[in-house]
Amino acid sequence: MGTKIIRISEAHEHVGKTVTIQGWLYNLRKSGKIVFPIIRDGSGMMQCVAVKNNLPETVFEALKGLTQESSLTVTGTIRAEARAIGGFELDVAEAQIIQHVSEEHPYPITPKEHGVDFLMDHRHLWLRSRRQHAAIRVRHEVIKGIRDYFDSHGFTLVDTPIFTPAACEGTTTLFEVDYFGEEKVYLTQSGQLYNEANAMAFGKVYCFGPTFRAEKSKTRRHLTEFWMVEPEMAYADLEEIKRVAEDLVVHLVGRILENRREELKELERDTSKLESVKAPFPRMSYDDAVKLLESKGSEIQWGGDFGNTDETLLTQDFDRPVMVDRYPAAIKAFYFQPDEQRPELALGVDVIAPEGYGEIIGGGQRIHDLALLEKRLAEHNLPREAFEWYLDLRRFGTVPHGGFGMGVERFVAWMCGLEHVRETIPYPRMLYRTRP
RNA sequence: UCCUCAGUAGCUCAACGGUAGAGCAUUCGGCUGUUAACCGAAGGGUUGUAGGUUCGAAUCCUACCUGAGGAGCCA
Repeated sequence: MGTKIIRISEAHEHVGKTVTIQGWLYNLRKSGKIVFPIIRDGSGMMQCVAVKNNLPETVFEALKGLTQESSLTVTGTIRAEARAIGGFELDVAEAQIIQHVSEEHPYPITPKEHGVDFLMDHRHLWLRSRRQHAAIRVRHEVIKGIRDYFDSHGFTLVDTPIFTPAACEGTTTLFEVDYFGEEKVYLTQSGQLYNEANAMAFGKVYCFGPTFRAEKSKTRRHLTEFWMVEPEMAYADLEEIKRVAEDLVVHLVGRILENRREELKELERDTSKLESVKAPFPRMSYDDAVKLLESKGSEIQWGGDFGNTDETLLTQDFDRPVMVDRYPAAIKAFYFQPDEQRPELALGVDVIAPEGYGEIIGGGQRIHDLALLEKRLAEHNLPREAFEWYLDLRRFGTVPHGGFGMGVERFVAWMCGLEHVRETIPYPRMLYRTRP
């Protein structure tokens, strides 16, 4: 060949040049003696033009008979062309078919509409589609943004284990794993307890990885395997935790708007809904949130947790996320630091995204007093032996500390304006779906 | 786990008690600027499974299976 191989995303640098692209046939339009193969290569789409009279008969016939998603390389000259997708077009001089998808078993995902069940069964192929491609790239940007944010704010990445011996917040929602028949271990539902140990070692840490919840939830916001980033900070109080959570969200939204405009356009996201996400976020106490909900006709009573409709009601008058803090301790995990003035309240905070995307961040200040933590473990009927190492953190230089967890998929769903989190992760694991 | 809805061609749907259809995909033919191209033709069905009601069931009833939406719980 000898011509330069480029990716389609670089086409603008090669106008007037003869180059080769390596990809797959996205779609093909024919008009007698001219065909328009649209090729995708993972970086973008390129409309090619093949004219019968300018090409060897075999090349033209091979292109003309090409089936969707057949793999091929095409060599030709790049030209600016307003009529083509992406603004550039390639005049085909040569083409090599790598694999011709058979007519007997054509590519199942056609350029028309398909149902959720069918698409989910073909997730491994669905990822080639434009919207899915865009969503996964936004996910990549969110993950990179999270890493960059913490890395540049003095946090150290300290990984926490995925096999864990005990529950973080009770065992009912844990996946149990047989560990050589010797003992039972569980798939982690949070790295938080380890994070607290790590924060006492490094000051500011975060862990980032998959977490698992065996909740039989069947909604648009739930996966059984999802990714969560959890920062934890020594010497941090609730106000500092809220400040970091807000700063992170603002940073990420700004970054998506800056770097992923094309993807948001592909997803038909109303970006004005994201432009307004700036600090400060409205803050309210649980008490005030309950009052607000009552005034809006919710059935909620003080002491109960918010349902999905409550979360939507809470945020509907705001153009940015809402922070709710000081929840009743009774509905929160055992490790929450109580409010000094009102010990029945936990120093926890949830960040609720607008447009019905729900809770994207949950966190708070942890108990740092040994005696109080021992008391809470007993009240929650948790096996003391399993938490001895955790109690050590209160025996050896305990300090006020806290952090939060942010669910990546809910965040990405919000950024993309997607109906369901299943499209924000390449291979979603849900209540009744573990394949492909 | 509970509630609601839906399973008809490879896909998306129509027919709603009386001969199972369309678009896309596939095959064949036409077209030198198409934008989910268009035009013509062809092939493609045990209507999710098992029972029941009826002269007659895709359609009505029962159970089961599969999927979707929601509740609770959560990020």
